[in-house]
Amino acid sequence: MSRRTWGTVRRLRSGRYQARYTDDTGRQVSAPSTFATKADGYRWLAKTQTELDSGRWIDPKAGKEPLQVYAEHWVETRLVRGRPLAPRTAELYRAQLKNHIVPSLGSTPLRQLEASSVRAWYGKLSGPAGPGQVTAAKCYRLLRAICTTAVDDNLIARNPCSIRGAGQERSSERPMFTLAQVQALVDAVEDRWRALILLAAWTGLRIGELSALRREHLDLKAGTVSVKSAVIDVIGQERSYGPPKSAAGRRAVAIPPHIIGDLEHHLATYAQPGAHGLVFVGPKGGPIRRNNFASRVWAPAAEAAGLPAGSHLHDLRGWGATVAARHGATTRELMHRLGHASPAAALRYQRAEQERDAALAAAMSAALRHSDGTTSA
DNA sequence: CTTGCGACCCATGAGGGTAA
DNA sequence: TTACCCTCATGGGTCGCAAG
Repeated sequence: MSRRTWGTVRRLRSGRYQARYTDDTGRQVSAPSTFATKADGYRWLAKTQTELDSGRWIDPKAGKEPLQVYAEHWVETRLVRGRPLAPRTAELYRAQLKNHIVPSLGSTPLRQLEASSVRAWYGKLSGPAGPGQVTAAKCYRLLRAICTTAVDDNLIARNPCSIRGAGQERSSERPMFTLAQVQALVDAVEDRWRALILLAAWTGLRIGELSALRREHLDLKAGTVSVKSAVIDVIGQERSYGPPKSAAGRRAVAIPPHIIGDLEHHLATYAQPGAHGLVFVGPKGGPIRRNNFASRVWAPAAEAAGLPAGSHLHDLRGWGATVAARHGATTRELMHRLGHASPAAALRYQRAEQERDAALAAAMSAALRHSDGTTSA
């Protein structure tokens, strides 16, 4: 047994043992409690040295506050690249804490937060009674981020959020429409909304872009629609028309010629007058409100057209992108058409199309094998 | 009473930036 | 490259108000 070089253990008058070491500022630090045996004291020293070496020394007095208190303080003081959280993000985090994290874990002191209790919490949240996998993943990531800070602050030794893949979102498969369904939809809506549905399907414009569209943005001779602005609906603020967030959002999209006639009819009948006039307005001339449009125009039309339950206007965008991919659009062309700054989304549509093509080829081969009838019974 | 509308809320979908 | 964190848009619901 070699002699210890780091820290000492001494016997106190009471007969118990005290472990101490000198920290790098020269201050002598004692163990939070005494030990019954000398060996226990040395064990504590060894553990503490390991933790110090790996930068994970935990102040035994720290981490006693409930998770709720720490988490709320975290949201208030969190800095991202030197700046506080954006208002919307802070609001979202507070809602996630209040609704999904605090009810189960809020009263647990930070240092008592175990991986097992996090697992149990996440299991319930992502289960059938929970709000859904995507929300569960978001809440898990928030909790993990908070705990990462706590580890950095030496309040806890390890991050109890250690579930592999729990933070990854698996967004549900969106329904894919057939051409017949899209046509049925166009026929199902009132005449006033026909052009909007057509434009959404065949150009892939977002609802916010469509509702901000003005006459001057539609060039029916050239067959293009220019996306210059979008409606920004922020809770607690006036609705405003602003430029799309990214430069890629501003774009001119070619309109398939077969819907030009419908657009001409629409402009002549429903759009506000003047170059600045909004193209799509409600029966009383007001701009489109997303919520009302979804529940009062889209929902009944989607049902009448026999679209799968849970279909959204936004799915038309995916349909338009897939059709474009099917007709040979390059990644760059798809990005432009959809107003994406990164190729990731465009690649998804192309991949989906390739998979569909491969599945079709496989089905044809299978059908051929079957009709041969030569395989053994 | 019904209908249209707007404010607000929570849930979900999509994408950017970046450190590992 | 990719996982992670952050940001913001859309979806869909409730509620209250006011006009018809």
